[in-house]
Amino acid sequence: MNLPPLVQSFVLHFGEMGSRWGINRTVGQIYALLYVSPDPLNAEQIVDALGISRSNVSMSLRELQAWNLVLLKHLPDDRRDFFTTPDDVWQILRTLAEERKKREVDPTLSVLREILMQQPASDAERHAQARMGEMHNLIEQLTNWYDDVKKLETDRLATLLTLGAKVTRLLEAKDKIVSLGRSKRTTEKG
Amino acid sequence: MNLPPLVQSFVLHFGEMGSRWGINRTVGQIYALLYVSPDPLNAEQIVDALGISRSNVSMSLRELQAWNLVLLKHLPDDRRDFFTTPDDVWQILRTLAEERKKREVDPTLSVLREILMQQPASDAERHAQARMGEMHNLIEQLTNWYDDVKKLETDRLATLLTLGAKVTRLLEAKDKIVSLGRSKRTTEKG
DNA sequence: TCGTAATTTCAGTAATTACTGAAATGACAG
DNA sequence: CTGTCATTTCAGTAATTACTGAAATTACGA
Repeated sequence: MNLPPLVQSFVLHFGEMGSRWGINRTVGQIYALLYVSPDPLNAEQIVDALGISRSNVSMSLRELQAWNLVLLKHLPDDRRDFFTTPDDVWQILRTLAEERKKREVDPTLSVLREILMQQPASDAERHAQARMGEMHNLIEQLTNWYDDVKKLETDRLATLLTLGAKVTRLLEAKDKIVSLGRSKRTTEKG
Repeated sequence: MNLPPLVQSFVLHFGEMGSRWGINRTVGQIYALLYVSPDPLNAEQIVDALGISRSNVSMSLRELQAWNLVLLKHLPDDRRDFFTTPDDVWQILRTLAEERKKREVDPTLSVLREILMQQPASDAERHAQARMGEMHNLIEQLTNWYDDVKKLETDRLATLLTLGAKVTRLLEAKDKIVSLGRSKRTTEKG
């Protein structure tokens, strides 16, 4: 590996993190490298930087493209492919969320739905279905929220994050006032 | 594998999903099995249900315990260990989030901080640091939000989800009114 | 203190996943 | 077309990860 020390730490860390996800070490490293590079890199440059085979780079880039995490660029008068990552980190986050949803959440939801359609043949199956129902509802609620939020542009999303739980605190206060009013009225009636 | 068909589909799906995370197939299957079982199971029952070795069950349960995803129970007059998952799916989600943060986010943040402390030795390193800074800020913002939200009890959290992006729509409206008021006043002055 | 049942450990092996080099394919200028 | 450079494919191999059975450890009742 042939990189400035500061970049190397980052690349190595991402490699390790990669294997902690489903993604493998090399894919993580290439992504990290592209992320911090000032300009798009071609396959040969990646080979040199990371000390891995040309074919490994090819396969890993294909994987990153499948994840929509990488952009293919062409320079004038150069037939080689160059790769970068999007500049906006929020956009990267969105892409990541979208892809993980597609690969992990959606299939799970559809398996759950299919199972929930079936007729239970025993108490054990009945109980299992009830539990799967709970999981199904949770996931559905989360994805509804996600679908709602994902449309927001970066600055709105940032605002929403900054608010965080403050929103519910506000609602709590409102609830108190409402229920106070209600109990007062009830008292007046009774 | 020796399970009601409906449970088996679920268990198999979780096994596959497990490998798509960092978690392995068996761990995923055991978790799924415990999740849908009406009562706590002991190791032998898991062996019988999934058709895997006793030692594999032991190791996988240890992994699930390390993730805090599984509860150890003891029945009176029985020295065997029995295992379940928590009943509340929201609590499960919280645990999952907490553990993933601990294993994936926190180490990344600390690597980023460490690198950002160092003196760049070139333009390339300077640029890399800037990019890492962006990533650092994004993650920090997300974890601040998370720390804020994770304290909420289940029903409050559900409320927050239900609101979703409606909150920002509200804020947009407020922004418009404020800026309208401001431009009106400006016009009056000019 | 023994004996028994439950659990864990771990070395060896099986299974899976990652990676390489060589060959094939594609893309394009002349 | 032909030659050259770039990329992809893929069979073989390396590396890693998962799993097992046997032995060791633990826990506890008699």
